[in-house]
Amino acid sequence: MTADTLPTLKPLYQQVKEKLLGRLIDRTWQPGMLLPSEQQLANELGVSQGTVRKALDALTAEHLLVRAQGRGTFVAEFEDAKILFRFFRLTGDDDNRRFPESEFGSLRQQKATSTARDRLGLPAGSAVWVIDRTRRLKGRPIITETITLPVARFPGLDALKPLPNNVYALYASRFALTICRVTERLKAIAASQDDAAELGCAVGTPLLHIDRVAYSLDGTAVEWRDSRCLTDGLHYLSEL
Amino acid sequence: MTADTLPTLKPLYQQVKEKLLGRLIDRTWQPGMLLPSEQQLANELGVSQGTVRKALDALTAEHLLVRAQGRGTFVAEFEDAKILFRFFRLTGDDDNRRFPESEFGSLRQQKATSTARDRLGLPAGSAVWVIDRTRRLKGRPIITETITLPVARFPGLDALKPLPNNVYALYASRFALTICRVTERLKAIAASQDDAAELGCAVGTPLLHIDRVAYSLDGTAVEWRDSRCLTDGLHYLSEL
DNA sequence: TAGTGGTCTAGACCACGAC
DNA sequence: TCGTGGTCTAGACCACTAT
Repeated sequence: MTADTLPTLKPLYQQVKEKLLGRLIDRTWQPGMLLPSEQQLANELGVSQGTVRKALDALTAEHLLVRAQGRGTFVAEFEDAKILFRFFRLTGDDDNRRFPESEFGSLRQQKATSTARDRLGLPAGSAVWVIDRTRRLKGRPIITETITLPVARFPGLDALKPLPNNVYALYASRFALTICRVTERLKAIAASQDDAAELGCAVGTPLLHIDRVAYSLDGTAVEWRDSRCLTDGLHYLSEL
Repeated sequence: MTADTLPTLKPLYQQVKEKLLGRLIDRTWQPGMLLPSEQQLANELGVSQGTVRKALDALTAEHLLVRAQGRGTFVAEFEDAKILFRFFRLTGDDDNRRFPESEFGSLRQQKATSTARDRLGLPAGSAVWVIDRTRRLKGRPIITETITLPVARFPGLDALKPLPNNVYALYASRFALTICRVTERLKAIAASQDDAAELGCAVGTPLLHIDRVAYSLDGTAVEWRDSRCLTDGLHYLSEL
């Protein structure tokens, strides 16, 4: 008695998952909100509770939802320290994980460079915001970074100066952008004169160079970040 | 009618998972082998097929098993290029992923240094194998690395000289050790005189330093590896 | 006590691979 | 054709949270 069309398409639970993901993308369900119960969703979508559960479990595994027995299922938020550290891999050599304070440097608008267009998938002539800032641990500068954002996705960003330490929470709260995936390319480079001035080290000091692209829920690149880090007393932790 | 003791312990599917994991650890089921069908396992363990399935799915998610519709469930092997690249994160800047050839350098036995004991969780006075080798891409040296292994876990390793390129496959086939997890700590360092000689670069050249510990199925540290990499034209790819 | 997610079961049917 | 894993359902019971 199924109403399927001719070919068997995707599994039902995947269709359900995509439907629920759509409600996260279009902000029908916003961060922190309580979702309807499994049974309610099952009735609404005309599938069994087990199928809804499989979709919810998949979204939970991707850190987009948080489930709590006895309370319900919630849209994940970007506030918790644990979630922050998912995308921040620098750790003290004593394995104490500390989040460095940011010192806001500058924010300007300009035409995207060819590299920026490549990283963000932008057409020629696109405008971007460029943010420079330095991050310190116990007062000592350890990271100098340049963040590039498409103006089209971040209208009026300059009105929010100075930018807060946790920019991903800002993206979520002011621009309806949830960062769900990040790729980082790491190299060892020698400090340039600018790097050396920012970090208070000698020109030529080895720095860890992190070229990061962050993607939003809809799969598009949203932020390009170029970080240069001093790694004495620190390391980048990668778990495979 | 359950035979449970007083307190409710772990969920059934976790108990099943651990029981199956035990058969992987004690090599009752060896890499490449076909497991009994879900229904057979369910009957044998006295649980439902769904519970067995949940345990098998969990082990599959950890890359310990491979499932194939219509054929069955198999113990994962360490041969496929895809699996190799799971633990090898260096990539060309053109995003072409190539596996560098190894040039065997030396193998010697010695007392573990304090660092080696820390990384491998060994008691004072333990003996270790120390392997030095250089790895090349298109003939050009790009990595110089030192591998430290507990002699107790690798008896008679010196009889296998020269060691092959893919040592993890060797660990599995000759020493019944399956590497299932790896943690890497990355830093930028300046090339020492030794590094410079091995890599054909200038002293002080920035190198990516990778301090890696590899863990076997039973959760113990099995290999410590210290790699120093030239990263011009290459990068370390981290996906979060 | 009521409602939620978490676990476990039993069985039906589908898609795929080997024979 | 048969056996496998993959999907989907329906329902029971448990554990936790809030009230």
